[in-house]
Amino acid sequence: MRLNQATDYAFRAVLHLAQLPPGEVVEAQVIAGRECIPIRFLLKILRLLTKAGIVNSHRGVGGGYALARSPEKITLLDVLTAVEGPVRINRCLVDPEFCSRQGPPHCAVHNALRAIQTTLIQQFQSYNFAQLAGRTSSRPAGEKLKSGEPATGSAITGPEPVNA
Amino acid sequence: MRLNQATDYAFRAVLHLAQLPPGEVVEAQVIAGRECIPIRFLLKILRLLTKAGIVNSHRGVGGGYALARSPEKITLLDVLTAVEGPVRINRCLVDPEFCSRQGPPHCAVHNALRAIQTTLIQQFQSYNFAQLAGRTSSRPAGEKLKSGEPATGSAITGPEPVNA
DNA sequence: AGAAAGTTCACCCAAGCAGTATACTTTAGG
DNA sequence: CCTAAAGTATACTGCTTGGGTGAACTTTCT
Repeated sequence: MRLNQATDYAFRAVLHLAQLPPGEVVEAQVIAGRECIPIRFLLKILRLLTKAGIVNSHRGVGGGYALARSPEKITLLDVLTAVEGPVRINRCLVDPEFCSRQGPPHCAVHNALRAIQTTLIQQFQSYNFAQLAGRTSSRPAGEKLKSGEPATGSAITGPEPVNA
Repeated sequence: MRLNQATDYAFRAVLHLAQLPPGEVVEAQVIAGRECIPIRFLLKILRLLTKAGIVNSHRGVGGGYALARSPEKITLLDVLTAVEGPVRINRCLVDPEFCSRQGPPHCAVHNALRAIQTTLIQQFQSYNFAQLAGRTSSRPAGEKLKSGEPATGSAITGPEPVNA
């Protein structure tokens, strides 16, 4: 139930690019150095992001990487699926082959898991990198937002850790 | 980003017990047979559930397993953490050792992940096995609930799959 | 031409997942 | 009290994934 290290690195690499002036190209070396990511591994991750159309790569001497579109059009979900593939909480949900309960169309547990997965995905989708790049750390706390708040952003605010 | 097979089996084993008359003891063999779970593997999982106080085991000839408390007091989260340990979406969130961004108290990405993890946990907590055992499959669809709805149940309803 | 960037492909080691094996303890019943 | 039917304990195995490295290549600027 956890996302892997490459995804975490990818988040921070994209965040790094999002904090730069738009269109700015920066070498992988610089990102690796500033974010403490092993360079070879970062390059591998950046290739995934390139293939997914999230960043553009520039080869040759003054080369490097830049965001392929504006940060508010890039969500955590975009980066997550670029690195790990589609989110699936349970293999059963996507591949009925694996479900040992063939009887009912889907058992109660799987309906629940499907619902959980759906909101999880929506959550990842609700964060974009313009938001994240905005305030470097802890949100202003006074943050009031009309509970309709559409379009680009507005994640459910869940500030304090709940357990463990 | 997925939960493992043992957890899925555990969910269905507990659901099986929840669908029986309260206090009924049933052998692992039977659960394994009906839910198509490899018996040895199921026994291993049942030991985890026993240690966590979710089921009680009865040894000897007429032995078997039964729920240790009433089904509405057992949530998906209980079973999940019994099998997999505490939910942590990102090792960074729990073990600052691993965070390469020591600079700010926590970077924007991690604040977002923390919030996502919190709602994820709440989601798993919002399903109990009395609910799940009740309607075998698809919820009644007309399901209206006051958006305050406390205590035992009431998950956020997220009916249709969102992508992939 | 050559240095500085990214690309490709292939490899490696460790950990976790899914499941199995063996030997044991407890309990009911004859 | 012996035995069979249940669960318990510990350890092992094969496989996949995660996390990362190596070496040789291509592109581009100067």
